[in-house]
Amino acid sequence: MSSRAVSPNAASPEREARLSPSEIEPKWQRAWAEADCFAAKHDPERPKFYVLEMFPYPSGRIHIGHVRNYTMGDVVARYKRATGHAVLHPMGWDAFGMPAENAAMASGGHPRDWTYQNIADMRDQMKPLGFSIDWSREFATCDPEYYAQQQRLFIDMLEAGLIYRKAAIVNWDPVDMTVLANEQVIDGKGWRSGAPVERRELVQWFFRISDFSEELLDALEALKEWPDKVRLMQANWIGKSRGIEIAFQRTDGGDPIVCYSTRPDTMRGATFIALSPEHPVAQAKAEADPALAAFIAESRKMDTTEAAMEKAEKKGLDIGLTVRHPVDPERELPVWVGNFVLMEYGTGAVFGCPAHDQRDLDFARKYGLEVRNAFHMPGDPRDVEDEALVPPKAEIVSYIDHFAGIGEVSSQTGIDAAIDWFEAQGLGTGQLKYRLRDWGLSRQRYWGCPIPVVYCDTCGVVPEKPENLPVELPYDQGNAPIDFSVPGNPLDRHPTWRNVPCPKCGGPATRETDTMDTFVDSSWYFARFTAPHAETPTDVAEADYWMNVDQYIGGIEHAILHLLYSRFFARAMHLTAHLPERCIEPFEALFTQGMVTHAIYRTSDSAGRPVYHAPQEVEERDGAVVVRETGEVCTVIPSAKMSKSKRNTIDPTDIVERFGADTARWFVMSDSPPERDVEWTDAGAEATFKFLARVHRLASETDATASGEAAADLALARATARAIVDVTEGIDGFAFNTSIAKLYALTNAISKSSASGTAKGEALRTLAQLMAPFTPHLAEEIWARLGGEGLVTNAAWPVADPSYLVEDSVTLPIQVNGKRRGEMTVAKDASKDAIEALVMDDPAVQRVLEGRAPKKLIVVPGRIVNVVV
RNA sequence: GCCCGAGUGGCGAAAUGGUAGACGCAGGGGAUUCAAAAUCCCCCGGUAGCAAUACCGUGUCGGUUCGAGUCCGACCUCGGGCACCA
Repeated sequence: MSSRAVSPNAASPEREARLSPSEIEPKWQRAWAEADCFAAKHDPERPKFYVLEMFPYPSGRIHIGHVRNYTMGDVVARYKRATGHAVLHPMGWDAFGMPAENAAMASGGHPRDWTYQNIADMRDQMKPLGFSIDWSREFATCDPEYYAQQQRLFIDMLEAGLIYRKAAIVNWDPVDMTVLANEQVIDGKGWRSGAPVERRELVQWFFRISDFSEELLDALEALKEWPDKVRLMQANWIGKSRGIEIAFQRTDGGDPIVCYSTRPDTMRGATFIALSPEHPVAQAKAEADPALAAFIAESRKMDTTEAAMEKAEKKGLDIGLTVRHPVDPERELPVWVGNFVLMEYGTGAVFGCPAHDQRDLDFARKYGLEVRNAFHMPGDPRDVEDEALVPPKAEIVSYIDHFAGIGEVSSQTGIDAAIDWFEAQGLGTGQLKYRLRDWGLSRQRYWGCPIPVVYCDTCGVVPEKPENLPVELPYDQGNAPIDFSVPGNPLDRHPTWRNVPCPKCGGPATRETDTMDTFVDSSWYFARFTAPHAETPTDVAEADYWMNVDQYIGGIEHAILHLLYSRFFARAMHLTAHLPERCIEPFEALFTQGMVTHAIYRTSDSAGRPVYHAPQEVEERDGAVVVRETGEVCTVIPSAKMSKSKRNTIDPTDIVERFGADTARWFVMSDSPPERDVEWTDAGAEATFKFLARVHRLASETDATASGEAAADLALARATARAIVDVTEGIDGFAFNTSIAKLYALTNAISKSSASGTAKGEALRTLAQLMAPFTPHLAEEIWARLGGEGLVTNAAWPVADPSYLVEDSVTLPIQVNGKRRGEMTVAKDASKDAIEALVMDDPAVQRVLEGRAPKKLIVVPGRIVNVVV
């Protein structure tokens, strides 16, 4: 809500003392540009620091969430520069992708024009915020110079065997008309379109990321400066499980059926085998069995959407085969096909153990299959009825005449013993399986990096020649701009673009018309920033100096996709000699920041549909929020994610115009810890502006010639030293909110102090330095007014004088039985005995003791005293 | 279903096992002003009390400890991730 507006930029009689962001911010931004403060300079003499925020998609407008994200990076970048580091802090644009094509389809323009216009607009919005970015390294992933290098990487990886082509059942987004990676399917729906995903068989290009499953999992352990949460999410996504492949002999003498199981300890309970409809044995049987063929066809049809699959009924059909139970060969188990068995995981065949798996139990009850316990709970010999018995793996269970000679043990022990036993008997092979699949990179879209291969009838699949790169996207189709008015891939429809000579034999050939998943673009941009104009994907020497990213900052929503792909890509780039080995984990430290939220104001129309109101359309009356025009009372939903449709977005440009960049930067960093969401409130922004104006006034009004008390000078010097330590600790630990609290405290200390003008000036210069990472423009202004040398941006970070950090005396709380009852001030090096004597003299203690001796006296020097009675 | 994480004033939050609520917002009172804005000063977890002070208080219940927001166990609520994965 915009209550009474503060008008910081209005002219006023006391102009000199007033803070006017619209004057000082552009002034200092020019000064930084003239001094070239932010160019990243390769300097072997200095430690380097690479700070990177996840680059934005050029949607058209920057968002207050971007401001928070980039301010965090900027605080780190400015702080590291001040502590003597050579800093790389670049910015670029993740510029390929669907929205540009959608916009083109909607408005008739071209995705390229739309994208570059958005980039220009967003850059214009971003620059007034005063981020210390090296703009000379800027690029967009849709620049042909960038994607030419990406195509080169593709060809090198193809030749290194890291990329291959196969027909696969893929996730098909019917709205975007393209394929999605598993990672891009959320709840059975496309991550961007939200449409239910269908399953189709297409020939696609894949990265062999699954070959790196173990490596990507193992290496997580060493990423000490990543949030545990992200490491755990990646570990779960990779999904390692230990199990065993066991061969079941067919009674008809055919090749054995191999099942994968993580629970071989339940083998006694196996009563049937279930095959995937796509399993070769089922397929072979179906040739002579029309009922089975019909069932398989039906299962595939039913499997059209992932969403439907989740709810689908478990169906099966006996295919008329039996196998011998591997441990008890007398028993013959029927073989079924089951629509719930996945061909892609394990061997596409499982043994059903109804007693210890709810899904198998449901299936067995439905089709009248046997249920047989492999174990009971100790002292409870009841057999399974309606509910499968699946105790936690650590819990002790009682195995029934177990083949591996196991009695009452935990099921984890049972599993391990069973795997060993099957291996020893030669009945099975221990296996490690991973959930992670290969990464399909083909997209049937125009606005992406073309896959640089050509299909030749004579030579087959041929990579494009390096000198022909980039394979550039066509801008025109014949004489007309390329056509986006119909869905599907315009590259497919282009009359000439796809027809090229074969790079090998020169004969007629056609180009691949699929383009790359945009996640490929963002999987190596961080490496490109180290040498953005190199003629090769990277300049290995530059990469070796600047990599790895020392601090990466971005949203938790990229915990799996982008971060896992990038980790794979860094390994692939090492294997193709584009990165040194020490760069295979490209992000040393990761920070996942929270969102900026804002209240939503909602009313309803006559039909009961929600109507949303922008913050400037509502006001507070008598404790309720009402629509200004109509007086209707709004429902207020606090702290909601910003969304255009809910009309609760905050435009950083408006904020910069009203309050200035420093206010926006300070506000988004104050109050909430950076990993948590912060709610934007106008009242908070106004309060921030008032505070900054107060600091400015304090600096303007300080009289350098004023005399003061020596004791006050000393106290102020101590407060300043303390602030240096605390603010620095906060920045180092990503606790910007506590750094800001300490800056408020120092400001209060200066303003209340009766110290001399010289001492206050000294304290204010230090305050300016400490504030500079957060509010760089104001910091420069104060620094200049108070005679600081050069730019505060180039000044070395202040160091606290250790003598000021040591106090002469300490105040100790006195507890009686753990409750605070008083305090005492003692010399900082007072002995335990001296403290004990003083405690006994304390009136509060004497009152409680009433002349008795305490049971116990606990003295923690410098900390606390506790009297136990 | 499985795996994580979080619960502290009216609000955002702080707190190496050692004075719970720093700092900020909102609120209340006062100064200044013809009046307001801006600014400055004071108060601000609850209950009782003029006060000194006492008791209660970090989701709930228990435990460890001289001492627990912090450590351990169980539970409740909210948030996130994964899920026909055999």
